[in-house]
Amino acid sequence: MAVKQQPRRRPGRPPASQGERDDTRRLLLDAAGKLIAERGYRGTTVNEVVARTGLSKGTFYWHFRTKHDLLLAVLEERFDRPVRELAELLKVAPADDDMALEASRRFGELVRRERETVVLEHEYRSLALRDPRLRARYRKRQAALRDAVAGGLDARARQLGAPPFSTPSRDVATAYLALAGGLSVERLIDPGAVPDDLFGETVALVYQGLVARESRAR
Amino acid sequence: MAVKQQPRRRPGRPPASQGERDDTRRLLLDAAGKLIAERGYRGTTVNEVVARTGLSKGTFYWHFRTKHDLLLAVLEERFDRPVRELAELLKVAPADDDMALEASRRFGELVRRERETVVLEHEYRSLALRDPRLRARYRKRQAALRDAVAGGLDARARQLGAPPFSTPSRDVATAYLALAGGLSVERLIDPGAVPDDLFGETVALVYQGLVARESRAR
DNA sequence: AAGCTAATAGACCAACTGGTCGGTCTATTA
DNA sequence: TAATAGACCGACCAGTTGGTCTATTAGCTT
Repeated sequence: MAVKQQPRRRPGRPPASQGERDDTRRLLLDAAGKLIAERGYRGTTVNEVVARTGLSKGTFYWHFRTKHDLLLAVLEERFDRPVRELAELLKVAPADDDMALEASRRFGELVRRERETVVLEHEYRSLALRDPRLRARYRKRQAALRDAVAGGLDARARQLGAPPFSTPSRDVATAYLALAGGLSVERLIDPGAVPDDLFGETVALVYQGLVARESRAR
Repeated sequence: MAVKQQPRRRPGRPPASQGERDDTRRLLLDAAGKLIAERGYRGTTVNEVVARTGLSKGTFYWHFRTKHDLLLAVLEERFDRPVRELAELLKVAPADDDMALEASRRFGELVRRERETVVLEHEYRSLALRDPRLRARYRKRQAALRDAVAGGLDARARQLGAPPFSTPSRDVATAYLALAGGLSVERLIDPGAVPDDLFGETVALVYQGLVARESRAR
């Protein structure tokens, strides 16, 4: 028996002023981000999240199916989405000086300043090491980022009239990203040990190394 | 009336000679290392540790005062002690080719092969980011390691008759360590993205960059 | 053989966990 | 204005957690 069509739209309360719903969700999301950065995902309890927002548990489970769902939402909005956007930006104008500068500036800021972001990124890796689905997610995002950076490198090389370097730009990009991740965490643990410009300095050194190697090969 | 003990299995003390006590401790320590790598410190329960060893909870708390104590013991024997030894080794003979090679080999192996070690190291950083005492501990160990590597670099430069580089060797060492840490984790998450020799390759590039910069300055 | 002590077992506990459920309140609309 | 649906509340639940406690015994003294 087919389901009878009921063309009749139910009365009642329509999407209660869209903004309100998003506000509550955002409240929970922000509190969760802060707490997960502070105590880790496992160390964060749903009770604490709602306590910090002043909302109730019922509300929490109205907006998120499970605690894990909340985690996914946090990762999506704090990392996956912004990185997608950044990668898109680099893809559009890889050789544009202003763009490259802008991207590198954003990135450097991320690495240098925002403690919460750095800690959450570290947590993301922790979880990715253990959960296959999160791993796939992280991998995909990282690949996009890496390719974007590599594209920027290639574009830059072409711009300078240089041939592609002997070391694949993708590998160089991988090293850059790993360095950025490593240094940012190290810097939070021991600020005195990691000078502000060490990332930029090292990147420059690698670049000069590439150039030197190239010119010697000729 | 509660059901009194009937399945009271064999409590009491199986042969406990000299080394036996250490054996039990080691058993617990190894199981804990494995589990913490698998599920993280918070995700690891005392019950699981004892279940994996076949021992009992009473035994666990005979050997360790708290769960946190166990963590400290694992970190000490898996990271702090070996790194102290490595640093000592480098301090004794910083310019010795064989030594440097040996140290770099050990290090590369650590980075490249042992999953459990890499994951635990990552976990160490996670905990250091949050707990001040662990942070101090990590910081101290890392400083020793960094200085040792820097010493090796300086010694190498002297050996080649080069002046000290413009970038402080300590900073170069910091970058090397961060790179190693970052790459090793990235490699576990996405093996295909990180070639075997990328660490060595990048280190070489940085070195060539240093040399190139130096010779240009003259 | 009796006593002592180090080492083990595992039942037990209070606190806390993620998640559920019945219910309330309110804006909207037939 | 009465019915409805969306958003929210918080007491409650079953299971888990780190940690405690007492019972038990093998080997060492004496």
